[in-house]
Amino acid sequence: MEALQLRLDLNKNFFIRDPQNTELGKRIVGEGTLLISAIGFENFTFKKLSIKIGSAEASIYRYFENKHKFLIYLIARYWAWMEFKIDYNTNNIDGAEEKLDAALNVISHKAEADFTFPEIDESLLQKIVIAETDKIYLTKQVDEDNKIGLFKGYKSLCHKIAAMVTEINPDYKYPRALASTLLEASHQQIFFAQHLNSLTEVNDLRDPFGQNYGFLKSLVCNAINTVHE
Amino acid sequence: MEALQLRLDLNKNFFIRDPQNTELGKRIVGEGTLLISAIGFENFTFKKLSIKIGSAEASIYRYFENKHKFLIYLIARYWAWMEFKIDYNTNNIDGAEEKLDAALNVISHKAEADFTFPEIDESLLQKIVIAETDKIYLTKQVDEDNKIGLFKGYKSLCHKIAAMVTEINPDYKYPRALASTLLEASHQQIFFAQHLNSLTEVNDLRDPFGQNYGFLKSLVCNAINTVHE
DNA sequence: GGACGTTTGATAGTATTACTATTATATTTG
DNA sequence: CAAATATAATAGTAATACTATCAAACGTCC
Repeated sequence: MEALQLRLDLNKNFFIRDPQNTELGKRIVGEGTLLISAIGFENFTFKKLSIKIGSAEASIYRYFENKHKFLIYLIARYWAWMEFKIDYNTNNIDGAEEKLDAALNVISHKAEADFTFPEIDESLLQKIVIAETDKIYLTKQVDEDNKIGLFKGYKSLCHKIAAMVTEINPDYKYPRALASTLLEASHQQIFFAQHLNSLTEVNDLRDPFGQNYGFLKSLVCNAINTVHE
Repeated sequence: MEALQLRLDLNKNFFIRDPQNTELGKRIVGEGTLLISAIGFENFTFKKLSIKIGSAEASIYRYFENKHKFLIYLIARYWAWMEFKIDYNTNNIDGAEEKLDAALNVISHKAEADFTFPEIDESLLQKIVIAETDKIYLTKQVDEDNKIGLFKGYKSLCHKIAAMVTEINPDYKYPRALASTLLEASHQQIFFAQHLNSLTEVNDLRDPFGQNYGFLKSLVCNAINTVHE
């Protein structure tokens, strides 16, 4: 996948002005990703970011309504990227089992910066997702944010995986619950490995992403009763 | 389980002064639970709580260092309560499968206030857990908080469930990862049912807790009843 | 080259939050 | 009753999450 760029046409509700259209916008997104991954979302402020990029706080507010929407925006790009990679990697695959396996590989693997988004370091984006994704919906405004379509990308990805599950076993009763559990576990287990390691066998020092894949793979395969490997 | 009270001896690191020892302390905890479950943790402040209980903001600060530790404290009580209920319900059970099933029932069921903690409405505590648990560790201070033992209760519960899994199938490779995934899914699926319902088959209008149990049960049973590498 | 609209930078200001400090008044205990 | 302790009341601070204003810079259309 080289020099392949993805232009995301996100819903207007994510931002005030589309940051992909201007230099300043791209710097906000690129440096914002760096800053959040470095200091964490709670400590991140538009003021700090404006200093980092040598601009003004008010300028950032002309792109994003607030820092919560900014986080939702970044994470939406991550999940869109995941879905794009799954499509790309399953394009020429016929078997449903192999497709699901490819999808599992994509969501559980370490993300390497591949310039799909030229202004963003995708590996930092994954760091943000591991530590912060759940914060985008664990708020009092979930329902509002959901209504205006801010979680569409995540749902779409979840439905895609659920559809693969159903294709393999049409009788399985909980394809979406399984898919959302897999997606959540894919970052949770990595976080646990890094910070609360007694909650998982996934070990941060020994190929955590590979083990994560192993765990998720076994969960899915057994859940839907297919023969494994 | 009537009139059975549980006195929790929590690590001193949770608080400055043990709220279980004084009237004011109990009101802080009881009304704090109510307030957080009503307005959400982000909108919750010690100032608002002090007004609600007719006390002073500074008085609350004499019990809890900050609102983050307060949340950790409340949720620690919830998981301690869960573990207590599991012990209570598995006390006279011999079979490992039945024990695990009892544990699954406890963690996936709707919590009813049972006065185990006289000052807290446990059903509100569960509401808080569903919406806020992940916030207690998704912070930059996880490692510090972990070091001083603030997540011991959650780990202990996770290990208890993992031990049951291992008892049933000593060859299963990921007992802890499975247990933490189950614990996380137990509140996540309820949250999805309530706010992002396309992410799960669990339906908030049709016995969500029962369906949640069904999903988790099928996950576990399939995961551990199949031996494989 | 001048007029026009848009984007940005610089500065200022506000309400709220997350605390800390101080002192006076209750309340408990010895 | 005296001494110790807990609480209430008040004030204050630094940081945050914004909003508002205005002037400078820039592109572009004639």
